[in-house]
Amino acid sequence: MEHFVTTPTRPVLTGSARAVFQRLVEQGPSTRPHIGQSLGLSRPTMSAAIAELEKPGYVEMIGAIRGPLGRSAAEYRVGQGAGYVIAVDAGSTHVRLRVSTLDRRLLTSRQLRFPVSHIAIDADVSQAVAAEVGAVIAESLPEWGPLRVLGIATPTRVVGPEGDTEASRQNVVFCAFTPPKGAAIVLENNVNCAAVAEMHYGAAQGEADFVYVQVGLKIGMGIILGERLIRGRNGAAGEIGHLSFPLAPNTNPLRGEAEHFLGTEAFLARVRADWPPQAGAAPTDTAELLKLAGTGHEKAQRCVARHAADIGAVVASCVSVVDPGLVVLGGGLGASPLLLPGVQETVNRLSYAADIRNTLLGPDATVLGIERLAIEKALLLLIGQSG
Amino acid sequence: MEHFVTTPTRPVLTGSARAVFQRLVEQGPSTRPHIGQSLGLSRPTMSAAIAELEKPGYVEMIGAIRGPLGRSAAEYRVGQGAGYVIAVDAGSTHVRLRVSTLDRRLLTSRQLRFPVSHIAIDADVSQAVAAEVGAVIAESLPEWGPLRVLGIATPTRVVGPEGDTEASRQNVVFCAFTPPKGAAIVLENNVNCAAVAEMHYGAAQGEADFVYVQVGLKIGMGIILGERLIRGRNGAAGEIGHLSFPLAPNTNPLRGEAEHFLGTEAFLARVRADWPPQAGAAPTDTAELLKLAGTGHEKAQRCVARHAADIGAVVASCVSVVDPGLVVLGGGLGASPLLLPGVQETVNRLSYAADIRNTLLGPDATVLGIERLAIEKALLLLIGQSG
DNA sequence: CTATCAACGTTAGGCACCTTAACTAATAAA
DNA sequence: TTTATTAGTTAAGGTGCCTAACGTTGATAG
Repeated sequence: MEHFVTTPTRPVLTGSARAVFQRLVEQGPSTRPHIGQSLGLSRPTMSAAIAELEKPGYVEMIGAIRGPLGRSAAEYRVGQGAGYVIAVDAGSTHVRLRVSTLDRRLLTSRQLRFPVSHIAIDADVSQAVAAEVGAVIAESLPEWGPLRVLGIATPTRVVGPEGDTEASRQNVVFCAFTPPKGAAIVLENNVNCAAVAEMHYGAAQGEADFVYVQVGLKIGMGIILGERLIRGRNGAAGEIGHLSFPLAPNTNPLRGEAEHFLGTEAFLARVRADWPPQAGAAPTDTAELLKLAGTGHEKAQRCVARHAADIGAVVASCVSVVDPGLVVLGGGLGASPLLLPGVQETVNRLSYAADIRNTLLGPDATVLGIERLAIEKALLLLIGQSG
Repeated sequence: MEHFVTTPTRPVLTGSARAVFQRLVEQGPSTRPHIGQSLGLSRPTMSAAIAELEKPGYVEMIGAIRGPLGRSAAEYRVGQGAGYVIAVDAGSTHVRLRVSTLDRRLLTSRQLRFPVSHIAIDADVSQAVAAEVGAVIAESLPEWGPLRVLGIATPTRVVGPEGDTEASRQNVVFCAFTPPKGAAIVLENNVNCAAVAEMHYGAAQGEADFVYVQVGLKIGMGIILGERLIRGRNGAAGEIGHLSFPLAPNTNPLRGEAEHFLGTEAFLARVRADWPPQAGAAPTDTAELLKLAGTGHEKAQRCVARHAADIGAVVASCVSVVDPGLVVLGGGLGASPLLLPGVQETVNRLSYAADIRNTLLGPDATVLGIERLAIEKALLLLIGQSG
């Protein structure tokens, strides 16, 4: 009688097969000799690795590439067996999805914008995510293979299973939504996701150390040091909206004041309060203000400059603490080149030299970042920890 | 005719030998079966590894340990061939040395205190370091083996070879001092060293994420995240003395004011200015002030509490940025338990919950930290990168 | 159409580094 | 002295890579 329960273990890959698979995931399709050369693997080893990966469908040949001379080289890419991931940017104004293979070929994408009149509450967002993810799965094609990971970017703090998940509000996305079985879940803060995306595909490509500062409705920061996302003990690293403010001798700073002062609403309130009647109608949102400033409106320009200096002061504090060397500005206001010079001037005056740049990805940053994290998770699941 | 020049390459160790050696360095002497079990190595592999390590004298047998039953097990430790390191804490008030084997057996130690009347300038420190290191080498015993690494902790910023070494002033220790040939040099900021020491041997033992805040003549911070020291692009991570201050709406913060406000001198000046005549003679240094506060002197207690709150406000900012979860207080003032409650109260009011502790190592923290870093460097040199 | 050449891919053989199995060695207790 | 138990060694085998040699594919020259 057999009493052993064989756990359904994944096929264990050899080291070189892992490396080849990871290479195809991260760099996209390539030929056998090219991969072998760049990984330092001999041709026999490449043969074995490819054979190993083709069996479960992790890779597939997609053609042959001819050089100027000699036999043509076989080209491979990540195959159906590797499956796909769903990346969700679950914001309070919109829900955005990217569905892709592990080597980032876009399978489909979706977007849902909440009507401005309707302020989305947590349950609305959760229901929207449920509906969108459900639709994707319903319309999924067999050739996509299995769903490996569902990644969700949320505007809340995110802590690991050992942390205080209650306090973080990170689980509100699940209040009206049961995640699909069989797929792993990756949850990450939206600003952190944007930082990850800027590192891999955006303004911080190839940089090991930088911070991404989101300037918009709220203010937040994602910290990358040594190419790794810094999350902090409570998932609160970079939550600079919670910085106490003001910080001056013999004052009593208040917790979380920075966000109130630097967020879009307070900023616009100050702009309106200070708007001279002869300067025309006061702008009702930041886009309008930026447009005015861009067309030479002096008062608007002064408002933007003042805000840039305020942002710069806070950013300088962060730069002084972690010395990232590079700051990428994103978010509704941060993406504007108009803000950049003011921030740059203030930071360089108050802190160490730091390069300051605008985002290259704009509103796509978050969904691209959570896609990246989902893919990394899927890779780990497929090739194991020791990759 | 032989034209090949054989570069004097180190003996290449097998993977298991590397692991065994590292184990003996980090955990101290141990028996063969114990090491094998904890590393998951079979007995034949252990035999091979030990044989490999005994040839160059990297390890040596020091005895046999008898269990309650069966044959006794051979005990090994790091041997002469592994050599030794010199760790120097090159401060502006003192120079402190620890000379140790790679498994931290103290071979000798030295200490030099500059007369208080004489403010040590850079050249003095450099000369003192030269003299002390020279003395150690002159008195070194053959059984110590070769000097592998000279580690120096300096109160300056420290950047890598690719950084701006001029601006960092990190090389002033070498202005009157030529380092010994054949040994590698490790240079690190003294506060960072203290942080490393607290992680491995002190108040933050076993913690992967924390910050060490040095409160004394100056204020500085060492950041450990994911068990790794965070240095920053310009080696300026944690240089919170350079935080701009004040930070409040419609003020113009000044660069580096935090240090002026929070350093010992400015603090004492404020204490003296505010000292009521009927309270007795004003304290002339912080030790005196702490003593008064400790014996119940009310005014002194209020001064300490006020300073604790000021320190706490700055620490809260750092905690909000990196969310370390734990803060270790060190340095002349920070080591005092009197400061702790005030800092704790302020931090917890202004930021996320963070555990706050006093240093367990006191003034030894820095030299223990640079010793650790020197040993890590020596280990890398001996077993190669892939350990 | 065939010979030639260059690059691709596979097969054969070997080495490094680990394992398990079985043996010898040492030590306390029966 | 025998037995049980733990320590260490020897022998044999497996995995994962390599190099060397050989077969395959495709362009080009005669």
